[in-house]
Amino acid sequence: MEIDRIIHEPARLRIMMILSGLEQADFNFLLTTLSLTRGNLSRHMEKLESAAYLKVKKSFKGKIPNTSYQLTQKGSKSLAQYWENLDSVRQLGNSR
Amino acid sequence: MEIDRIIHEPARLRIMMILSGLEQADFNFLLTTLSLTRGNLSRHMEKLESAAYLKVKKSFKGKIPNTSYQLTQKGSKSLAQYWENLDSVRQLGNSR
DNA sequence: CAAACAAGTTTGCAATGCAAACAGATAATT
DNA sequence: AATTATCTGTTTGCATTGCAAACTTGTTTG
Repeated sequence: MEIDRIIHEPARLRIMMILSGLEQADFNFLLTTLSLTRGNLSRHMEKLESAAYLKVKKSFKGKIPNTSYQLTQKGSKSLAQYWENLDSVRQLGNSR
Repeated sequence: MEIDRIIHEPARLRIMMILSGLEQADFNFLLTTLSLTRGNLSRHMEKLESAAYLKVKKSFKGKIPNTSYQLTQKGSKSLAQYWENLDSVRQLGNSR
């Protein structure tokens, strides 16, 4: 029932939501969509990856490296659970 | 359109939601309801107060001090705005 | 070949959440 | 009446972490 802080961080929450609707997205797409610095995006992705919420696919588009991300099943589940938990926090207001 | 980090912190979000449904609540009520340590609750309330999201009423119940909290209008508005913003983040998934 | 560009990663700092220590007052115990 | 425990909060110290800037590795352009 605890809020998952890995997901809860606003930038990462947006990342997770975008990935949940896109099957896969690469570094630059996320970068421009979210307007983060490259450094911060990198750190966030690293964190999500080390939680096994997404998997990374490194390849080359022509000669330039391309890093692409995809939600794992664990990531999807955790994201769904996150929203459930948040909804239940939202219900706390209905005690009046 | 940015997520308000003062509210976003899980403990404080719960506090705000409880207060939004109760007109007022005192320190011990929040303490037992949220199961935080007194120290942490104190810090969170201080933060919310310094953002003017709630106002503090210190009194005595008999001889023992009692600290009671109440959402301000600014607090209510910010909380409503917070949920709006979060809802719009939630919509990010619907790009597929 | 040197300078600019591209894609990420690593580093350093400032902010902050959390637990433990502290404070100040009242109530209970011996 | 002195010490011990309780109650209500506040302050302090540390470990984590988000963010910006610097760095790295490689590629393109003049």
